Amino acid sequence: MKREKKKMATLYDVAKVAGVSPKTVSRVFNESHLVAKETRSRVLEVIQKLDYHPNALAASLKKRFSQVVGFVVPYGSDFVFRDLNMMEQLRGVHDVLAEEGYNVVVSAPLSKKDALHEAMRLLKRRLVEGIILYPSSGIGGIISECTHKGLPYATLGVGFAGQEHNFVEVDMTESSYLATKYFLDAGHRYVALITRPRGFFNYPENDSYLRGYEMALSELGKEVSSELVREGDFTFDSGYREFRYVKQKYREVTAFLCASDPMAYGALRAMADLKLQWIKDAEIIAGDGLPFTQKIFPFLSSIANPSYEQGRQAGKMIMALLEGKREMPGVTLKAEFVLRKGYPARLSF
Amino acid sequence: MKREKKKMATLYDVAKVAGVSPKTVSRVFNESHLVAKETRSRVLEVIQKLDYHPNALAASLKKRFSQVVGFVVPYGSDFVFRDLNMMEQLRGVHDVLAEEGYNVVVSAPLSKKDALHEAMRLLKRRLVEGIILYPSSGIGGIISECTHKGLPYATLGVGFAGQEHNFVEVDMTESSYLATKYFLDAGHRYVALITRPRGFFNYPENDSYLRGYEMALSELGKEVSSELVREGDFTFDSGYREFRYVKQKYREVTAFLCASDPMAYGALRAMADLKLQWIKDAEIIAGDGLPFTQKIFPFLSSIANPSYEQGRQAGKMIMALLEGKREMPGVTLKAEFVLRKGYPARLSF
DNA sequence: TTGAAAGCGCTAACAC
DNA sequence: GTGTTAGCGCTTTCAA
Repeated sequence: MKREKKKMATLYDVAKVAGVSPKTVSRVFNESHLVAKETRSRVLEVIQKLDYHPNALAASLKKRFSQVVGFVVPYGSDFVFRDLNMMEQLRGVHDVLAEEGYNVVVSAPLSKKDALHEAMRLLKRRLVEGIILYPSSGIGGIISECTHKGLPYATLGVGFAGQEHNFVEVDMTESSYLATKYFLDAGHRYVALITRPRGFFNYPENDSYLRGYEMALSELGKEVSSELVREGDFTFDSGYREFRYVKQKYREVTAFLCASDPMAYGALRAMADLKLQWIKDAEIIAGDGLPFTQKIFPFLSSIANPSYEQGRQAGKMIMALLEGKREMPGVTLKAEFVLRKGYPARLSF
Repeated sequence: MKREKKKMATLYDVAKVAGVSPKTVSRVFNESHLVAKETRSRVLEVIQKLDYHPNALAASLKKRFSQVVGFVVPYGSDFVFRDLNMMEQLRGVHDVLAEEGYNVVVSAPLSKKDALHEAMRLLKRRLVEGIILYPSSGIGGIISECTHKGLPYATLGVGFAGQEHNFVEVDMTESSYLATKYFLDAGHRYVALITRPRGFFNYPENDSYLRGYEMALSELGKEVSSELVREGDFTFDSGYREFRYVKQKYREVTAFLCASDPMAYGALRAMADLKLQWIKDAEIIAGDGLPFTQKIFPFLSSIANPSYEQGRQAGKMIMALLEGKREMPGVTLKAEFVLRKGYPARLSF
């Protein structure tokens, strides 16, 4: 703060030079239509000449409203910025808000515990007007505090059992069902599911990957074995670990439904390490269908996660809340099962 | 803005209840050591009771300093948020700034032309105190304006020919040299380079991939063929396109150095489509060495780009500038050539 | 160690 | 259509 600044022109400077009142200058920026054409063009000229730009801080202070929204994610930044799925969500949020002149502050707390404090810090210190949250354990506390105090928030997923508003979730039930059914129809006798951690959103019952998986199995009178429902954490390494565990213990399991792309690639890597053969020994379906992974080998069928759209919807939701709505009905998007048969050309070694 | 807010406690509320002056409360937050212990603890109690949080907007307005930094990237958000390399940079910036209590506003203009305006808008409207810029065409204008007006900025790379300060760049010369030399030593007679667009930073001469490549070739008395130096744009598709062009025209070219990971995967994909065989028909070195791509097959040797560290350095640089330094000497990091021989286990089809 | 007064740059409310 | 006044919530003098 020791940096000395060139004084920038203020409203008053412009007003003085243009020979009008400060309020008139303010109007030129905010309610241009209430100003006479001539006056306006004269003011605009001076604005140009003095290189005047309104001070957003001062305006926000007075208006008691800043056009800034926070995007707060839990876990360390290494988790977030490396997760293309989250980045797609952020991109959706960013695009919608940018279109309306809002700005986005991105914050990934340094430690997981800080996530909650961080969100409230941003809000209460008025650094942001509302927040978009990625659900994680402890989010229930934030949500109830926000609700209680009337602070605008929206969650990218259902934050806790019983949350009825302000969420944008993606339902994988149907696509997960179709994926499992595809496996079974293709002749696989056992299908494993590598899904998210059970307590992930503090909401164990709401795993739609699991729900669709169970539906497909029970439809065919098959039992759901707890040994074949594995908990990963969306990362490559957890996919590797869980695939290996299942495949080494149960050779006969030949189909793996993974709840994220990185987990699918971890499973593929485990396959290679175990010297297994693609399709014959194991077939894998990926859980995100991200733009990049859709392009590389092997071409995986996937449960395509509409994360960009999810972000956009969350952006729209927070804006509606900022503009006066007390609460918004939850939105549920559907993931789509994308079958990629044939694994067209592939690299030979 | 129609949303009515619960009034939050202000400094005055706290002062009144605690029976001290507003300034004393302010001191408790900012210069705690100048307040008598008893006074402080009494004030802290009231702060707790009233759930008081200082209004950052008001403080910034008065202090003429906000702890917010902008991260501005050119091109659409689809380019940025999907580029893991840029995300690593952002992550580095975020981490350093978060550690010091700064916040980061991320902005990817909706259209490429807006990038420059966007950066200046954030700065001049005092939404951010300084900006970190990703170089792109037109950046020269921003930089000279910032320099002229004393606005703090740092660039992730050299912004234009002659920029002597405030940049954090990565030099690939040595690693690119080593990569090319590896190819030649391994018996490849012709090496192609798929590099960034020539005018990318408005700075055609400063392509360090190219420089290293040329060094290795000329050391062995080989000529640099303009047909084998291709311009990509870092994307998968451009890698695909340029590989295909070269390989179809010049069968004898069997080594490809790509300036980004996505381009390398695009090239791999082209290999598959052309039914070529890995190593025998073509070997590829990737240009980023991102955490994710390092894990998938085939294991590619790479020119490992220290993008996270680059982001951290840029974060430190902008903070130094905010704290009073007029300009900072440019920083040059070195990429490292990582040889991944043997391509250990791999997936069989 | 503490306090009073002034004002950061803007806009809301109300005049005219 | 335009101007005046007051004040958003804080911190910076400067004084006590």
